[in-house]
Amino acid sequence: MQTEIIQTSVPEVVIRRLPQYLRTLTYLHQSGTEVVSSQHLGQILDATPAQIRKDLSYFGRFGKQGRGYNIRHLLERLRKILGLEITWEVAVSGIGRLGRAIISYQGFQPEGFRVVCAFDSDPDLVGELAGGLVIHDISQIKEVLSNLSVQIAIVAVPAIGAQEVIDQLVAAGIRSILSYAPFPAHVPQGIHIRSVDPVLQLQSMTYYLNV
Amino acid sequence: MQTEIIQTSVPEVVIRRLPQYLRTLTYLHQSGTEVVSSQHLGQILDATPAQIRKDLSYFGRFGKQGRGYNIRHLLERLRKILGLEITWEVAVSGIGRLGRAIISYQGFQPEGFRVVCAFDSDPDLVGELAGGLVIHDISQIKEVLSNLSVQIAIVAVPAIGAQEVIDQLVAAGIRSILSYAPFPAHVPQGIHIRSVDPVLQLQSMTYYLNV
DNA sequence: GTGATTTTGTGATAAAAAGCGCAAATTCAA
DNA sequence: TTGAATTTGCGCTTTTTATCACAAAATCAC
Repeated sequence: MQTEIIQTSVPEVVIRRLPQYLRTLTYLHQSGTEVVSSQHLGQILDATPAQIRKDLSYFGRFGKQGRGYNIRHLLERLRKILGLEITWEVAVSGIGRLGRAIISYQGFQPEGFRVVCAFDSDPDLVGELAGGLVIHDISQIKEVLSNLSVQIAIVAVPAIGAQEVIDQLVAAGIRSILSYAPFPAHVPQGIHIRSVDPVLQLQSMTYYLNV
Repeated sequence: MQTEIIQTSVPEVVIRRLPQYLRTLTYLHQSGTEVVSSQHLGQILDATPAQIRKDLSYFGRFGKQGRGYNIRHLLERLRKILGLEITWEVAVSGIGRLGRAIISYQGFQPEGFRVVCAFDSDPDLVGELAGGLVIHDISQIKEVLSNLSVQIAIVAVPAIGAQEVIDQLVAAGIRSILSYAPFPAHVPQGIHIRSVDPVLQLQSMTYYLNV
């Protein structure tokens, strides 16, 4: 009989919750709290204490019985786990209204992301400035990125051209994509993509208003 | 022995997928396709055919064996199920950079949502115009909404004041909230809330870049 | 018309995720 | 110091979600 190889990777749902824990812990830390229990964290995040404990236990034993979690220590560990000890450089593709808003948004920097280059396919925009960045032609992406260490891209182009842009990004070495385009993109195995889609969110709530 | 009352409501995960089906069907319809199989739909949406069939089967038998789903018909049914036969009126609270972008965004209207009023707490903004709408004081929300049939609100205020704004919205009769504020909001039982949070999305992807 | 092919809808099964409950460790109050 | 109260980590159970697999219906090729 062959030895069974158990490849226990951490479930993706768990990974998706970690940034929420990180944010709440950051807030607690800023407000001077030093220790927090899974119970308290659960109240803030509307989750059961058991879920929080189990999620964290995938990565180690960070708590202390009868006390809870040391916030400073847990913050450190979570940042390390999530790869947020460094600042990630990000490319933005699609420099329309939305793309410009993303470049100018001040909320990415403090959370570990810095927009360092901009792309568009409109020849009228190429060469112009947007939020202090020169807009490059999307067809030049490979050349432009080859000098940089950018692994993350934000896509803010209309649905119609989005798949092509995503293909170009992936071909240029991008490994994670945040898409604002309202369509279901395809990426090769191993490339990660998430989308920001307020319309879908709204449309899933009207179901409950419907009664 | 008491008869067991089985309250089989449709799982929320299913409801959240319906708008994606709707969008893809709309796209197929526009490109002239009349019929689609669960297999084909699954390829586009990166889902298994079985999942799509089971999801739809919660609401009826819309398909035809050997053929698939009539797109026009299924679109009609899904719009009805999701409550998207009417246009929903929406309030936007927080008229900063983001709030203005939301008011001006042309992507809500065609999907069933129209922004009809704007609120802020900054006295300097109250009375001004934003995207053609007069900005009202958030403290006046109850009075302003009492003349309208607004059940949905979009929150675009900073995290710090967001919970208070949400409480006011709920008190004024809002039943569904789309929050852009980066913090975990609390709402009473029966009120629905979803959030748009690009930072959390990015932070959950860096985990996979980390290796 | 006939046999091969396609595709649905669904009961049954499997897989994944959430939650329970408790021993063990720690803290706290007096 | 002692006993009550907290709180973790985790094995086990329950619940939820996803997938399989197949009869039945419809279509298609010729």
